[in-house]
Amino acid sequence: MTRPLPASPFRTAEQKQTDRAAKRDALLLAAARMFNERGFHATSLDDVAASLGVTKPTIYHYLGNKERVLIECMRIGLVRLQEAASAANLTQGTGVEKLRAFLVRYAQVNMSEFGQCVIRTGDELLSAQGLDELRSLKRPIDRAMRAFIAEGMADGSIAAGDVKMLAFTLAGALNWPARWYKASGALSPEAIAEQLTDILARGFLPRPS
Amino acid sequence: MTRPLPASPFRTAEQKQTDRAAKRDALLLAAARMFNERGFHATSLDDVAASLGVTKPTIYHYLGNKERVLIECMRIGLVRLQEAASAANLTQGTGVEKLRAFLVRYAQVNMSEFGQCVIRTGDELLSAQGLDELRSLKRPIDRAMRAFIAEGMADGSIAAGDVKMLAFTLAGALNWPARWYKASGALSPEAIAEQLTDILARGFLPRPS
DNA sequence: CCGCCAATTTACTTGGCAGTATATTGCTTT
DNA sequence: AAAGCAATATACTGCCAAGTAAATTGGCGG
Repeated sequence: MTRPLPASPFRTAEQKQTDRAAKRDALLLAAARMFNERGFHATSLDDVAASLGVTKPTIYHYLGNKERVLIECMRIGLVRLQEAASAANLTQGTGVEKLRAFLVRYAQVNMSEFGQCVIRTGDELLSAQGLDELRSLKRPIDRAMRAFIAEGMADGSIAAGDVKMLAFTLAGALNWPARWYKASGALSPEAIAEQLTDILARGFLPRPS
Repeated sequence: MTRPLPASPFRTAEQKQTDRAAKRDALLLAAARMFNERGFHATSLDDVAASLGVTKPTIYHYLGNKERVLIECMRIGLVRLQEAASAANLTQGTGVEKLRAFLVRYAQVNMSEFGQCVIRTGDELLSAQGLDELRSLKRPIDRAMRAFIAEGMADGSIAAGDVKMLAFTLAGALNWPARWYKASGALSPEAIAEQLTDILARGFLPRPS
């Protein structure tokens, strides 16, 4: 670890930019937690601000309006999902290996604060523009999942079938924990993600050993 | 068909009860549709009433308050799910046969108006009592699903594993269509339900045969 | 040292909607 | 016919929360 320099009270422009980003992130995290706990409409920006010891106009200073707060929370979750897709794509192996790597990470992200926001937020809460914006973030993730599936079907590592319907099934099963997962539970997100993925891979019918 | 009697303007007590129930149901259906389309908070009871050509106090007359409207919508969905469980239980056959019958119906109900309400309504929208009330309707449904699974594992028609985790997986995958299904789509709810269930049964890994 | 911009506050405006008070009409029961 | 109840309307109250205006402070560039 690099030893911290004797702290100077004079921050560079870069430091200030970082500070600003840190504050913004803190606001988003606080907001995401409250949105998940109480729902978007039931969370007032006054409450979010108060939970960090500041006041509402501060939020408006950093984020502009309430919908922006929600969208930025979702964006963070969606970026993580996109990263999961990119990472899985680097795995070299058959389609099913990529798919599994992706699904496990996908499920984990959905149990994180920002991931939960993505899942729990219904389309009806957003304006038309907000919806567009998010759709263009969601689309590549969905496409990635389908690409992994298609690749697996092509190389024989995944059972032949309807790509889209399989994607819906997998997404549904792995989105759902966003609704019930609590950090206080016995199982870790990693464990849950592994188990769900395994069940989806094998199906509930017995397999000849 | 019994020929309708020459309509009398004098309704019996029974007819009036039926009329009242029909009006109540119409209100609930209109409310469920709007809740699903725009979300609970974004739907005002003024709007719901107006969509049937009446005014808000009429809704209060039949249902008391807004939360009651939502709960009664959900109750209808949950009763249908309960019926699905009972029906599946009458099927005689192995655990897996009962489970499959249940799952297919379960998925279908979740795509109906009232079923969609059940899935789309987050816990955070309800008061503590409302939540209790609904939980006691949900519990037996969840128990039924787990019972089918356990029975199947016991008789060997379902692969051995963690009952609870399998139930979560299945429920998640079959709940999710409540979020994306639109009646205008190409596939019927029945077809979707069958396909999803099949994928869940067989898993995405190829099966020897 | 002066004026500007970032960050933040207090205090206000505004709109929407849940819920209610009260009136009206007409059927039913005594 | 009188009293009562079911069903419905109009018009109101009250609250909550989003968003905004204006003031304040302090660092920073010229």
